[in-house]
Formats: sequence, C-alpha cells, structure tokens
Amino acid sequence: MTVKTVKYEIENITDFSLKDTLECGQCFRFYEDDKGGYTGVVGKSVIRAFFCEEEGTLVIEESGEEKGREFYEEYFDLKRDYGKIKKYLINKDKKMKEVIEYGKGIHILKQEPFETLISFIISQNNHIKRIKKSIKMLSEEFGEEIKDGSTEKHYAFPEPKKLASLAVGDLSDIKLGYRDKYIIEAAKRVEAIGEEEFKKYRDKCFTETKSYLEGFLGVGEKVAGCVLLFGFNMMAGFPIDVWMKRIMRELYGVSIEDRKTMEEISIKLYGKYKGVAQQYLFNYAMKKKIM
DNA sequence: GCCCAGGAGAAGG
DNA sequence: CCTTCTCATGGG
Repeated sequence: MTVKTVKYEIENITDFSLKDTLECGQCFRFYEDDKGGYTGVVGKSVIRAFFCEEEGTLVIEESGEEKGREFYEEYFDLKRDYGKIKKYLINKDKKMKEVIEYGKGIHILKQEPFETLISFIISQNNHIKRIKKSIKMLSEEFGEEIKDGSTEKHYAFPEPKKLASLAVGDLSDIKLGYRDKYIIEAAKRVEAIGEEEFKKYRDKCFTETKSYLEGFLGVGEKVAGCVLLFGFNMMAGFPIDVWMKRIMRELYGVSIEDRKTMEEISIKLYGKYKGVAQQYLFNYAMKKKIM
C-alpha cells in the first residue's frame, strides 16, 4: 500500500524556531531526528517538520489526514507578530531580555483541546520525560494507527469516546499512577457534551472557560492554565508550576508559595501577553535549571 | 536508595 | 479561608 504524503512550504517566517517551540515543554508528541527535523502526531496526521533558519522556511511533510497549509499556519501560530510581543515585554521589564534570549523562537502552539487536557492531567507532579512516554503508550494502546509509511508506527491520540469507555484497570499497564481515574472521568465529561462542544470553549470568555476546566476532577489552577494557553489559545493563561515559582522568586523576590503576588506581577509586567511571557520564563528556568 | 517532577483532592482546622 | 497529608511512578 502506498502512503500519500503532502508537502507544505511556508516561507518568510521570522521570530520562530521549531526547536524552541517544540522543546519548551508545551507539547509532548514530537521527537527530534538526527537531521534537526521533528516528527510527531498532530490529530490524525503524522508530520515531519523542518525549519530552515536562514531562509525562514518551514517545511512540513504530512501523511494521514490532509489538513492543509492553513491548519499548520494556525497550529504553529505563524501569523502572530512575536517580534512585537517580545519588544512589548522587554520594554515593560528589562529582565525579560535575557529570559527571552533563551527561547526567542518560541511560539505558542494551538493544540487539540482534548489531547491538551488529558496530557496536562498526566503532567501533574510528573517529569516531562515520563509524561511523553505515558502519552505515547496511551496512544499506542487506545489510539488509531496512522499509516505514514515509516517503519515506526504512529498512533493518534485516543478519542474521548474510547477513553470514556475504559475502567481504571484498563490503564494499569500504562502506569499513570493515581491519575488514571482523572483521565477516564475527564473523557466521560467531554464525551457527554461532545468533543465539538468542548472545542467551542475556545471562543468563550477566559474566566468562563477557566472555571469550566477547573470543574474537572484532577484539574486545578495550574493544569487549567496550561489547557487555556496551549489548547484554547488564550494568552491570558498563566500556569504557575515549580519552575515558574523559582524563576519568579529569582527575578522578583516573590515567596515560593505566594501565587497571588505572582499573578499580580504577571498582569502588571506582562499585560495581555502574560501567556507568552510565562512560556519564555518557564523555558528559561528549565534550561538554566534555576533552583 | 533518595529526591523530585509543568499538582490536586481530601481532611481537618 | 488556610495548612497538611496523601496520592504512583520512574528519571536522574
């Protein structure tokens, strides 16, 4: 059987780096190859992406479902002026100059809401390495295979219906720990209203979507913040995890448990771009291992 | 073998 | 409202 592969070349991209974007901790399904390209599953497609820095050209080879160029321009958030955002942030706080330098090519991805929700439920009290592994195993067991012609098999993220049909015992060999029941409950809840309705929270107001998400078992402020930012594309999302706490203490002397002051600083210094600022900060703290 | 991780729920104050 | 305990697991 031959596998159809579609190729997109998106040109004239500035203020972008595939590496920074895919390795800053916002997504878990991409793996780098020895040529600097990245292969990963997006929805029901497998893509291999390569970004040529000198030309500013992003090349995407897609197999499986054909989503079209527009989809990837949105997925990688290529139409937003990140140069302007970075200037805005540095202008408000000079300390952001060095912070941004560590991940100046970061874009906020527009990922599938359901996959983002489950992924960040898994992320709680967990390591990125193991989160990636768990999501891979979950997809291999309960997701649909995507034929992409490569020797390595790829699987779509499981449908809500599939996960909703499981009992906790069915997830035991994936070793999700205490999170397995959260995942099944979340899937049931999304399945109950329908995935399309769930996606519509993208267009609702921030506070409504936030409190809706926090109503899920296993979803608190931090996980909700990640889903708002990476899944619902809301720049007002400001997830605060251990790394964010450390970097906020380092930069502004905020006490590690004083989440409220951190929120206040984010509004005052980062304004409407606090979501992007958060990702620069998180990336900086991780890469520099600020303790 | 120990510490920790993109935390959150539950119980008790 | 707040504090403390507990929850599984494996990477480093």
